[in-house]
Amino acid sequence: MDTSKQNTASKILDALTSDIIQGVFPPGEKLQIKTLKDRYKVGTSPIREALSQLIAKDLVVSENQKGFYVSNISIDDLTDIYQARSKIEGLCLDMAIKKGGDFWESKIIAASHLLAKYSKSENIDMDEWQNRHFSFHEALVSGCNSPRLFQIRQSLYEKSTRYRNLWLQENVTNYETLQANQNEHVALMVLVLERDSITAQKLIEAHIMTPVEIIKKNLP
Amino acid sequence: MDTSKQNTASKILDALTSDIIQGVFPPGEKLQIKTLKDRYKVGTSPIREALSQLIAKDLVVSENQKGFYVSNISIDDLTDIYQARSKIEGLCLDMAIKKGGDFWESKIIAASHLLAKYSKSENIDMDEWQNRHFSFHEALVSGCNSPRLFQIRQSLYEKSTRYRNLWLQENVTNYETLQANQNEHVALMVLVLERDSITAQKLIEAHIMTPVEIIKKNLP
DNA sequence: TTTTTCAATAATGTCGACATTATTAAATTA
DNA sequence: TAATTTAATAATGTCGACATTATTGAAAAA
Repeated sequence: MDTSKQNTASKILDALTSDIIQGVFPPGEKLQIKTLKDRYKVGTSPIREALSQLIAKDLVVSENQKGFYVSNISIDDLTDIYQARSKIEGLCLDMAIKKGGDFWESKIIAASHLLAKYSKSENIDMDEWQNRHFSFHEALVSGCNSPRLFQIRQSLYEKSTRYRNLWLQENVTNYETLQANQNEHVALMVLVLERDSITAQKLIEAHIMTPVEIIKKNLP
Repeated sequence: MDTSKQNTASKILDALTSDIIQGVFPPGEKLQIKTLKDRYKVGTSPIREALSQLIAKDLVVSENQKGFYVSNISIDDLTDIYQARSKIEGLCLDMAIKKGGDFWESKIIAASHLLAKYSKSENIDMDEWQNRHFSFHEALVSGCNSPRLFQIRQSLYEKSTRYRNLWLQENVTNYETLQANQNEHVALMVLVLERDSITAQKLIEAHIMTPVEIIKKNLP
């Protein structure tokens, strides 16, 4: 996206979203208007507009006349988000298996190859692995063909990001975990190409729930 | 909710949401800042904050330096929203059937009674019928126990409102349609209480998709 | 007449000032 | 000392002014 065509409010939204997800502003932290104005060097309006949208994204909460705060994280919230994610992903996958054509299959095979190759390499860069991992899962559900469900999926993925960072480190550095994870990806691809919707759905739901236990241990 | 404790932006958000859903501002209409300021008698900031949140709700779209517009409606969008709704509702119902207890069962029976009684009455007020209908469906899924999925369900329901109004009139005035609709409600309750998750899920998905064809005919 | 240019107009988006409300700290009372 | 009231401080939320950008329409050129 060309940021030069964005207005200030949109740029601030992106910056704030990133800063919250990356933990620059940790959960529960007060987001003081003045502080944000100084940090991003802009006026009141764009800040408040961005915060308004972050409320809709559940990354920020506010109370009248008491200001804005970064949403809290909790084990309950973690579980709920991942549960919802796994169910939605299962739904999208089921629809994709029923609707997807040749082009969809080829996208999966291509993405799977990129992920498998990188997962076997010596020094794994977390960002690069995450990109390929993301692309693989996107390829799987890309045949689903429902803008709204995709949007919901995307939104839940974003919401899980603050938690996911607690898992990624372990998954990428621990050989056993990564290998088990990778085996599931291969199994998923096979099931999907065989159009075994029911088993694939079960597997992907379990696959997405896997990080939950690991994250729970690492939560403050 | 006590509106006196809301700030101006929140009040404007509620008013605008309602005005868009009720068709005061029809799909595609330009939402000029000045016009809105005059209409609601407030300054620029609350208007823009409300519009920001409406963008996140998909009720408004905007382009930089070109202003805000009410989102368009279309047959594709209608179908997608209802499809997503039916799948999510099925998901919630499935989870509710697996998790729900005695209290949940009793809520369903109570809500079903209220709806059945009113559906048989002579002069049906659309708002009242809609309230009871809404409560019944909410009771069905209330055992689901996932805040996020509920939020998604709620959000999709809101998004479908602009379309639903095109169906309600017909459903409430046409005896045949209402009767068929009511039969499905009873069947749903029976299946749910029997904990027949698979059949119940299929039925509720079909039940939610029913209005789509009727709405299609009435769409401009 | 049609197209292009350019000025006039209107709308958006941003800012800082101000009024309102909450929070803090000091002073008073029990 | 502890609790309560009151004053001082700080933050939020709203407004209208202003700069920037888009749109419109008239004038000039093809």
